[in-house]
Order: sequence, then structure tokens, then C-alpha cells
Amino acid sequence: MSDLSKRRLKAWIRLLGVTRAAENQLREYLRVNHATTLPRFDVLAALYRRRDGVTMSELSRMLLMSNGNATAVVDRLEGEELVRRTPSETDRRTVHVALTPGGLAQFERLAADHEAEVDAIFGALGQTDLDRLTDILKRAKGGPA
Amino acid sequence: MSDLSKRRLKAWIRLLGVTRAAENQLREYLRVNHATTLPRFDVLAALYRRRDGVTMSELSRMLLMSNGNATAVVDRLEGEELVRRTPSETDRRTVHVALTPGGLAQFERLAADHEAEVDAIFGALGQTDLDRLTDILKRAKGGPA
DNA sequence: GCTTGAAATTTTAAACTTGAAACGAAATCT
DNA sequence: AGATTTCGTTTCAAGTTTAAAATTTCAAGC
Repeated sequence: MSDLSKRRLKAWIRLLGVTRAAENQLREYLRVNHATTLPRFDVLAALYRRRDGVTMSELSRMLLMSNGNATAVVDRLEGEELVRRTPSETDRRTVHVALTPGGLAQFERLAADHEAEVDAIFGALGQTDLDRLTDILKRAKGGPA
Repeated sequence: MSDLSKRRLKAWIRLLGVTRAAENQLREYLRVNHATTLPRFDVLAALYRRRDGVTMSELSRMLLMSNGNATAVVDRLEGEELVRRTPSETDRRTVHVALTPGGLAQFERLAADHEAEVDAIFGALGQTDLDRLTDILKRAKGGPA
């Protein structure tokens, strides 16, 4: 139980606190102003980034959620016609998920507001802060692998 | 849509990714090695920090979760005799929640392992990194209020 | 004392989340 | 080819989470 170990723990607790607070604020924002939720937004954002579509497995890996959960969220979005499932031509196990035109339109309306809200939450951080933060997080994650 | 705004968004996405990855790793660790979950651990940790007990409202504020959710988690922990609810003497609306001796013992078994796991996850970060990270997170949170 | 409003908690319904199990399909190995 | 294993997805049960409504209690003002 070294001193450095305790400092890592404290930093993690603070990291968790800031992240949860920001998530709560974004969740509230999406709920009040756009009547949607964070997981829905996350899925739409992932599909926006990969416009050609992704498999269910890719999706759950991108969002760090279980495959079972990805199925459930996509089910709901599909029910609202925001997302479309297409069976793969080459592998009958695989399913491709992609935005519908309606889903694309909805996401584009959301994205700008979402960015503005993030900008407000982290408004206290300037260029140098962001660079340092990004550098630290990069090394925390995969390490210099 | 300034450039700085986009950088804040990217930093937030990375922050979220690192935090979720770490949470997933800790969740898995607690599940496999201690047959428990993150929310249970969080509640026990909060009650360990405030050994005299806290009210339900305090608890939900500390953990940034809804009051209804705090009720549910405490219900289960109470069912397992890890936690005890005591009505307040002075205010009949309030309930004090505290660790039972068994809950205290279980948390102390968990805490060291948890710290070691956090230490492993963030092992790439040294003293300077942690200081910088903490400083940035402090300013991100409340701002210089 | 009575009313009104705020506070603390619980309850409820719906959504989210996970891990495990089930399923069909593809790949590998004899 | 046939058997086994692996892969991709869905289904399932249990637990987590939230927001909103309901309940009970307290505090103030009248």
C-alpha cells in the first residue's frame, strides 16, 4: 500500500466523480431539450461516425457495453425507425446496423447542441489543459503498448 | 463551433472512454474475485468514509445517483446484513444508514484489493501525471467558483 | 391550531445493463 | 465428410438506474 498507490486511488475517485457529474449533466440536457437519453445518443453517434454501418459486435466494442445491451438499445432505436438492421451478404451470423435518413437527421440536430453543452461543462479548460489531459489519458489507457 | 470547442469534445470523449474502461475492469474484478458489484462497493465505501452513518439523501448526493436508486441498492445490502437502517431520533423523515460489523469486515477485505486493482490500471501514471490530472479535474468540476 | 409549502424517503414504471445460456452459422480439425 | 470449436447475435433473468408520483414529516406563517 504505497503512497503512490493511494494517490492513484484518489485521482481515480476524482476522475470518476467528474465524469459522472458531466454525464449526469449531459443526460439531463438530452432529456429536457431533446427528449432522448445518453445511450441512444451514444449509439447514434457511433453510427454517424461509421456511416457505412457496423456489426453488433463492433458497436458493443465501440461503446464498451455488453452485446446483450447493444441488442436492446438497437431494438428500441429500430422501433423508432432511427436505425436499420441489414443481414450480411457474406456471413449469415452477422448483422449490419446503420442510421436511417431519419436517424441521421435527428443526430445532426442533436450533435451541435451536445457539443455546445460539453463546451459549457469544460469551459474552464484551455488548450494547454486539454493537451495535457489527453496525453495523460492516452498513457493511462493502453499504455505506450 | 470553434476549434477549442471541438477539442473539448474530443477530450471529453477520451475521458469517458478511459473512465468506462476502468469501470468495466473494476466491475469484472469485483465480480470474479469478490462476487460483488460496483454500486454495492461504492455504497460500502461511502459508508466506510462516514462511519457514523449518513442519511439517504446524503448518500445519493455523495454517489451522484438518484435517491430512488440509493434506496434500491441499500435495500439489497440491508437484506444481506451488510448495512443497517436506523430511524432518526430527531426527524422522523430521516433515516440513517451505517455499516454493520459484517459490512465493515467485508469492505475492509475488499478495499485493499480494490486499491491494488486501481493501482494496476493506472500504473502508467506517475506522481507528476497525477498532480496535473488532479489539478485539471479540480478546475473542470466546480470551476474556480 | 391550521394551512401551506418544503424536505426525506419510498414506490412505481420504463429504460438500461450485465453475464450466461441458447441458437445458428462459420471455421477448424481429423 | 463429420465432429468439434469458435463466432455473432439474440434471449433471458437479475440487478441497476432514472424520473416522476406518492407518502410522511417538518417548518413557517397566519
